Amino acid sequence: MTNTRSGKTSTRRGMQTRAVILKTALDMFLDRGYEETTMRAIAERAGVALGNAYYYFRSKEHLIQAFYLYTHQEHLAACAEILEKERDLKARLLGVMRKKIETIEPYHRFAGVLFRTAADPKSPLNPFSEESEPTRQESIALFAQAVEGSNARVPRDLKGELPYLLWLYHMGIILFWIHDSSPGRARTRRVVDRTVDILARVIGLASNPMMLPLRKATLRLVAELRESGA
Amino acid sequence: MTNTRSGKTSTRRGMQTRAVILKTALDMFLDRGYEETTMRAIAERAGVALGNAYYYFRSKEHLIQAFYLYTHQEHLAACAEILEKERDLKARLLGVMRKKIETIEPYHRFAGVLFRTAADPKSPLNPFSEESEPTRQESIALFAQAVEGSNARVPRDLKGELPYLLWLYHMGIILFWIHDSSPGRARTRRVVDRTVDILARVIGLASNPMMLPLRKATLRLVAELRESGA
DNA sequence: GTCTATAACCGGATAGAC
DNA sequence: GTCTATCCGGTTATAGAC
Repeated sequence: MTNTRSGKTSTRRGMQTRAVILKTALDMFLDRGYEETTMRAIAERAGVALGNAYYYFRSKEHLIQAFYLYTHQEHLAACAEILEKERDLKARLLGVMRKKIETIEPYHRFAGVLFRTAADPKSPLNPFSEESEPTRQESIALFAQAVEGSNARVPRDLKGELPYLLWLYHMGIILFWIHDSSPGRARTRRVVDRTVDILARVIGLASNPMMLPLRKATLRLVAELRESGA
Repeated sequence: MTNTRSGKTSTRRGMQTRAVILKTALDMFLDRGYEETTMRAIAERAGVALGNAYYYFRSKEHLIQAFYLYTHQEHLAACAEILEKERDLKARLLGVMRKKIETIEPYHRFAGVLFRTAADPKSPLNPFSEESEPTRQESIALFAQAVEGSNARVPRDLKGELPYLLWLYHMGIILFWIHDSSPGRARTRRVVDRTVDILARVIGLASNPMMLPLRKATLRLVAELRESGA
């Protein structure tokens, strides 16, 4: 989802104005928080009229959408090295997850707002929405890469669904992170360490023939989840 | 948390007025939705001044708090029969979960708002908050009852944590339900059926000595989760 | 302590002229 | 594409009555 604008913005000047508004908004959000930053203040500091800000961004929340994309790109870059060097699945997952929470840490103070919008099924910003599809797919692709590039033995049927499952798992971690007020988000880090450990164990067990019914049941569930688009 | 009022309301007449405002508000929310119902309209229809509504309810959101308690009580009552008759753990869980989604179904149209506020870590309405502790404990107790009254063999160490884990699971289902726009919430029902099946299998496997390390790892995680109050 | 009435504030969102 | 003026509704303030 690279497109958060209301109308068609094709001219060079339009792009420029749009970019200025966005940068100003994100700066101010980081500086003083989301609620405390009014659209009027953003417009004023960006040197445009209030109505013009709304010309480019349908609502205040739409300004957030750019944030998702931004942190995702940062996360991608941060993961590149470990995904290239490390072959052990558990280590790869741990690396990806640690980088994730490091990447988003600076934005923790307005995490609440993020999730408030994310939880609203009517919001186009929610991670399950159609409008979020492209970003979601990119994010799932990252987990696919983490699985593919590893030397882990994963049953074929599970392997296909694993990236999606890991993405869901990572959304859960983010939910925890949002509610985590411990210093330096120490608790989230411990939870990541422990859950990745558990995931690695479960994936290891999944090949066991004894687990076949459970694995099949789980895959049926996943099919159901994906089909519903949620 | 039964108390959502701003000041002390001790007189009979005060209680009366409070109740009228609340009932009017919930009626109107159901009838035309949350966003569409203005505080001015609630006050007018309840026959009180706008200021008076704010005298009893600190904010519009506080009117929602009563809703949680209300549906929880309904759910409790709806579960009583099955919990009394049925002894099989899987059947008990399935019963409890099905009743849950039946109970909240009428409110699906403003579920988005509910969870928008509920997801905000700063909101006293969020299910992990200190202010929600009493309701949360009651809800966990229901799952404890479902486990205790069953004839399932559950390892002792897991048995203590299971109610909390099930409560977490049930929150996840509610999150899915919110995003579920399928007719009659058919998808949520299928997901409940499948997940309860999986849960029952996992609980069954948990006694297997082969699972000991995994079980221990999971219990350490749960301890971490609870300690952090989230 | 309970309640009314009225006015005002504030900030997100929109309309419509240029 | 950009502006100004305006709407709208949550929330607050005030002043006073039972």
